[in-house]
Amino acid sequence: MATERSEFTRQVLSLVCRIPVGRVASYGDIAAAAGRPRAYRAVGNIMSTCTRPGVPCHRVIAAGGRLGGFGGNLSLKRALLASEGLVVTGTRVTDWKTHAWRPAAAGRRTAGQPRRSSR
DNA sequence: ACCGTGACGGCGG
DNA sequence: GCCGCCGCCACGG
Repeated sequence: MATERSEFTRQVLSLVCRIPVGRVASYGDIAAAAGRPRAYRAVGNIMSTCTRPGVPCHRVIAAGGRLGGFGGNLSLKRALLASEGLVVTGTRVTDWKTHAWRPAAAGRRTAGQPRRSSR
């Protein structure tokens, strides 16, 4: 399993681990927080490669509130998100902005107030 | 070192 | 709203 290869990978996993319950973050946000806002592609790869417990990867969704992927078990991802209080409809999270987590706020204060991403 | 891969993002149709 | 194309980056072989 090999521990985390690069620092980038390590950082990404760390951030995902810091995502509180009931909150969701997009790959782009994680990538940006990891220091590579353009590496959202790699972030997805890291997730699929690191599929390991302890990492709430199901809280990581695509931009626009799309579910993204989950190794083929997308239904599980939907169930988990819905179970955490999120409203998931089909392949999309309707209130993703209401539960949008700010990685930049990780380490900072609460900053957990529902807030739309600045995009 | 090169190429291909992939749980993406944004725009256009 | 959904589907498709292009562009992006890091990782593995």
